[in-house]
Amino acid sequence: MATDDLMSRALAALGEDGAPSADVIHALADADAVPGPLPIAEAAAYLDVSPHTLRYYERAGLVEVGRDAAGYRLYDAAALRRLVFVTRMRLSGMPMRDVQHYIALADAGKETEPERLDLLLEHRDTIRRRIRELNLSLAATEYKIATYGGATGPDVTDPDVTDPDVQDD
Amino acid sequence: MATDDLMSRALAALGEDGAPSADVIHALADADAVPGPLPIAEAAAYLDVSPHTLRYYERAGLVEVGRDAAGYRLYDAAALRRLVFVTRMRLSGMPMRDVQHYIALADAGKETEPERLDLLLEHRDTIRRRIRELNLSLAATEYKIATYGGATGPDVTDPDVTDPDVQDD
DNA sequence: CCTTGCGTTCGAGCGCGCTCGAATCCCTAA
DNA sequence: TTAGGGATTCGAGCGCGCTCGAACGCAAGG
Repeated sequence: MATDDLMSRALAALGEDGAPSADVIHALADADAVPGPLPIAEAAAYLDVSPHTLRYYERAGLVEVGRDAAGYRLYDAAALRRLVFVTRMRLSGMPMRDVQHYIALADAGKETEPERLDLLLEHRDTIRRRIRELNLSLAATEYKIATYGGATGPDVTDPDVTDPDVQDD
Repeated sequence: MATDDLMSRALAALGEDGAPSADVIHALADADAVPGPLPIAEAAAYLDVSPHTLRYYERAGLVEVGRDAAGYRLYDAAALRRLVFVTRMRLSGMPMRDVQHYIALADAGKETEPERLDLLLEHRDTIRRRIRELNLSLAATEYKIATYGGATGPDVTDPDVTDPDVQDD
């Protein structure tokens, strides 16, 4: 997805260790300084997705977009704010239907706030679980790398054992 | 045994966040103490995938599986070890084609070890990048949660602002 | 013998999230 | 005036990773 680039740029502003600074968080979360009405190409560039994807999101009911006299889409600040939120949620792995659900709640009015908060809390837990899973995968992969090189392998001194998982011959 | 080291490092990487999912624990299943020849249902249970998936992996060239007199699949220790590796790589997000590539290299012989190691190193970097991405998404999500509840929100004291990303009305 | 239940092969189908193509329309610059 | 580039709608197609269904085979129990 094109949004990988977005994340890469965000990560570039990040330290080595992966602990996000307050600035970066705020930049990711800040929805105030959004540009004025943009045509689709510029909105797509701003959001780092394709125009196709923007139309798709609109068809999916995630955002309403106004038109100019010629029928061309014009993304105003509200639409852009919403799409910032949508792309961020998508980027963090929230499925389309959950984003749709959230948006439907938001459109339904203020009284759905508690339910929306629940969705966010669930999503947060999902992200945390995924991070833990990836940490396990990382540990397993690093272990395997260590046993390969042998240089920093923990206790791999048996020359016969080259790859216990995937035998060569 | 080597696996103790794997587990301790995996657990160390886990930190505060609590119990890992059963899936992931299974992904770390010991590759040394693999059971004897198993029919497909038991192999599937052992690996925590469906028999369908095991047949699919075989069709995809990821593993060769022997048969009994009746033509039924029998997963021996070598096949199971390989499938433990395969499922672990899949679980950690490695695409099928990369797993296929790795397996093809392993089948090609010992001289492909450096290239396999490269693949693992790339994969490790991919996992690390994904963890960083998820940490960013987590931070953004927690920020949004905080601004929702208002309890621990950093500088959100304006009562008019309920959701800057997704307006209610 | 017949049912039950698990196995086999093969190809088709699905859910997801885009991504693309065709036909048409609008605006601008030469 | 005409060519171009980019916009529109609509539905279809794609890449991934399974997942399933049809039609059939084998083995054991009642």
